[in-house]
Amino acid sequence: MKLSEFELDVMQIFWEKGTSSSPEVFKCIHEEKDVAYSTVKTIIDRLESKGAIVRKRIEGRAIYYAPMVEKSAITQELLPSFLKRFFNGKPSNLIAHLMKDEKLSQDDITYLETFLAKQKKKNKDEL
Amino acid sequence: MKLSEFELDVMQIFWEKGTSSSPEVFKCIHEEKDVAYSTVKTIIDRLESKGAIVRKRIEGRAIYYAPMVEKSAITQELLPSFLKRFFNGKPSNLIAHLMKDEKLSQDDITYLETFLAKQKKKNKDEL
DNA sequence: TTAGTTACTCTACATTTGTAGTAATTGACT
DNA sequence: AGTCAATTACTACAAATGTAGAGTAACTAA
Repeated sequence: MKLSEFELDVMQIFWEKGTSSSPEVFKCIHEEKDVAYSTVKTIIDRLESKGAIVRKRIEGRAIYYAPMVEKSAITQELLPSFLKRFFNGKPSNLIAHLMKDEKLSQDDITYLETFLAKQKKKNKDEL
Repeated sequence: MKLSEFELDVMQIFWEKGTSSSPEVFKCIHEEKDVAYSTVKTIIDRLESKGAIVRKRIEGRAIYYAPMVEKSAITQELLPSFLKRFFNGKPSNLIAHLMKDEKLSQDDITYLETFLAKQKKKNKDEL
């Protein structure tokens, strides 16, 4: 499922907050970006026609939509091309880049060390 | 500098091969994707007007273009939003995801362990 | 029950993107 | 000099995207 930037921003809210109405989504978006209600509503309509969200229930005159595609599914679709484009398709290149550039807390480092150790063991076991 | 998908694909070639002519770029793209020469040329023209590439020299009637923006600059622009959208802005989340999902070779793991150790040391020194 | 407010639906439009045809130009070869 | 082939330049167009106004319907409070 191909989603535009703005559509992705709106999905972000559905993924975070779950089932929501257009006015609710608008409020969130509006805090970050100066955009009209009808603009947001248009995006929501497009997400609906793409099947990314569905009408769940109605309260008053507000329609509540629930996300249909999972965030992980979209991640799964976009990560490979991102990886390919900017890191020669090699996860380790991206990981190295992140470890270099972004600040990792001590906790992060410990967490990742554990992860790496686990991975190492798994690799060994598979031989 | 905002570049479209296709523009990014073309830049990819400039980044890999350096200064190139449209026919050369076309040959590369055409191996992967069935698209007309003029389509590729249009993208090249757009990249030029965006300032992503510049005319470097002319050979025969072929114009050779050189990349003006660096891949790292574009990476720098796109990585944060990608991170924010799909991994709550936390590099460690993306790293964990990559370590889990993508297969890392033994070499990758060793490489990353070294990296992590270095990072750990740096963190300590900064205190 | 009526005015006010809220939310929806519909329509519209400029810009960007993917796609390509065609015409003009210029080198190259005889 | 004249023709062929390679390239460029120009133009076009449909679809997607970001943006929003206007009109309509429906709840809400007086």
